[in-house]
Amino acid sequence: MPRPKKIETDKSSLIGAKKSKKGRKELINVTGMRDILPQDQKYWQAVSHVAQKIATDYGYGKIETPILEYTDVFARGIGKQTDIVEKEMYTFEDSGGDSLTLRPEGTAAVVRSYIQHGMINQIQPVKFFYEGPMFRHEKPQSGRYRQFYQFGYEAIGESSPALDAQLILMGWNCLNELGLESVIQVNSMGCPTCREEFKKALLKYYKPKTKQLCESCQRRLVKNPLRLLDCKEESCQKFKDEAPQILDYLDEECKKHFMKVIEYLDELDLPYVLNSGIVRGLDYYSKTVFEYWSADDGEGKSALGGGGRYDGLVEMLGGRDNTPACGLGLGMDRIVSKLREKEIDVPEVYQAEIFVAQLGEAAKKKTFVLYEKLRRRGFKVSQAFYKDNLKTQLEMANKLKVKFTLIIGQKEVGEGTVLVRDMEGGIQEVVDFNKIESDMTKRLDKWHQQKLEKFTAPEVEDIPEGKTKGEKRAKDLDDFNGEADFNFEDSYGGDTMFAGDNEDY
RNA sequence: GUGGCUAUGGUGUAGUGGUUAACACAGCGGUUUGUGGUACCGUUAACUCGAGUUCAAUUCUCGAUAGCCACCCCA
Repeated sequence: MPRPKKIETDKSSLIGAKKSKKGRKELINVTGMRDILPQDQKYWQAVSHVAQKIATDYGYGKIETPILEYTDVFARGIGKQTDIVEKEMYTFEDSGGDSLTLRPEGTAAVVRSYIQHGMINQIQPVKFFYEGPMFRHEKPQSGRYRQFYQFGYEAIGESSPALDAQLILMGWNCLNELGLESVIQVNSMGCPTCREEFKKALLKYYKPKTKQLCESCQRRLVKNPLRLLDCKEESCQKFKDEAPQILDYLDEECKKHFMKVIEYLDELDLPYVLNSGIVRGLDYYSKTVFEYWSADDGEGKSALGGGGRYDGLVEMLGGRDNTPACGLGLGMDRIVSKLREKEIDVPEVYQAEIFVAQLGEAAKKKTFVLYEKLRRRGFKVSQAFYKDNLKTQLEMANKLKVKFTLIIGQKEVGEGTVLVRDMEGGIQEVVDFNKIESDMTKRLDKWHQQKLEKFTAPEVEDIPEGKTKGEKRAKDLDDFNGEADFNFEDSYGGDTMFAGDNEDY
C-alpha cells in the first residue's frame, strides 16, 4: 500500500511564506487563489441568490458534481487541442495511479453525470443548475484567477432553438436583476459539417496571405483557424472584412436554427449583437454560441459569461448519439467585481434589527436568556455579552445599524422592565419585560411599514410614462440600474432572506 | 506561457544611502465605573524574501515571490 510522502513544511526557501519580524514564517495563499472574507460575502451571496432564483424560476434543478474528475472527462469533452486542456488544467496522478483533474469548467461533468445516471430516461430536456469553484492554471490578472467561481445552467436532450434563446435570456436576466447592463454577443458555429467547410474556406483565403499576417495569426492558421477572426492586430484587420463568414457556410438546418434563435431574441427585445468573432475556446460547441459583455466595457475586455449549444458532447462522452444540449456559464468573480466597481448596493448577509445590551452580572444573565428567546422567535438580534460597559455596547449597536437597543441594568432587573432605545432618534421608553416580544413586533412592523412607503413613493411617479416597445430598449438602458436595484432590494426584503442559502455552504 | 510596471503597519498613502521611517483610516484603551452615531488623548502595528555593491541598503543592482497591465485566452 502506498504511503503518503513525508511532507516538508519548513524548506529554507520562502516560497509560499513570508517572514514576519519575529522570525516566524507566515504562510500565504497559493498564486492566483484568494480568500473571500466575511465582509465581502454579501456580494457573493447576492450573486448566488439571483442565480438560484433564476434557476428555480425556469425549472432548473441544482446539481453538485465532484471538483475532481478523471482527466478523460475533460480531455474528451473540451477537446485535446484547446488551450484549456493543453496547458491550463490542474492534472495529477493520485496514489492509485489514476489521472485526475481539478475541473476547469462545469459542463463536461454535468454531462458525465447525465450519462452515468441514465437521465436520458427522464423527461427531456433535463435541466441543471450548478455553482462552484473551477480551476485553470493561467497567469493571474484582475478578473482572472486560478480558482474562480462559476454558476451555470445546462439543459440536455432538447434541440429546439427556443431553448437556446431561453438560456440566453436566463443569463441576461441574472445580470439584469443584479443591476448590471450587458450586451449579448451571438454567433453560430454551425454543426461539425459546416464548420469543416468553413475552416477549409478560411484556410484557402488566408494561406496566400500568410507572410502578411502577424506572428500569432501565423500560428493560428495552423492550430486553430477559427481564431484568425479574433485578431486585433491592425495588420490583420484589413483581411477580416473580406474573409469568409461562417454564416455563409451554414447548411440549411443550422441556418434555420440560428434564424429562429435570433427571432426569439428580437421578440424578447434583448440587447444583442451578431458577432462573428465569438468562437469560444471549447471544442464541444456547435450552432449557437454567445457571450455576455458588460455594456460599459466596449471591446468585451472580459466576458462576464458565455455559453452555447453542444449537440455533440453527450456522444463524445459515451452517451447516446445525437443527444442535443445547450448551456451557459457566468463568472461570479467578474460579476462581483462589476458590482463593486459600479457601487451597486447589495444587502448585508445579516442585518440585525435589535441589539441587546446589559449592565451588571444579574442583567447579563437575564439578557442572555432574553437574547435566546428573541432569536428563537425569529427576531434579527445581536449582542456583545463579552463587553461590560454600556458605551462600548452602544457603539457596537450603532455600527451594526440596528433599529432598537434593549438595555437591561440593575434597575431594570429589579423593576422587571426593559429600556427600549430607538437608535435613530435616541428616544427611550420603559417596557414591561414580559411584554417585550409583542412590543418589539409592533415597533418593527411599524418601522418596516415606514421604510416601504419611503421606498415605493418615487417609483409610482415613474410608471405613468408610457413606453412603447420600440423606444424601450435604448431608453431603459439608463434606467436599468435604478429599476433593477429596486426590484433586487425588494426581493430581499422578506425575513427569510438567506435562510436557505446558508446551509449550502 | 511571453513581455512590461509595481512591492513601506490591517487598509490607503508619504519619505530617506547613515541616529526615534511620517500621515490618514481602521483596531485597542481612556476622557463621565448607566448611553452610540460628530470631539479629544493615549496605544498597537510596516520597509516582501534572498544575494550583491558599500564603512553603511528600506533606499542602488540582480534574482526569487506576489500583484497589476498587455499578449494569449477566457469566467
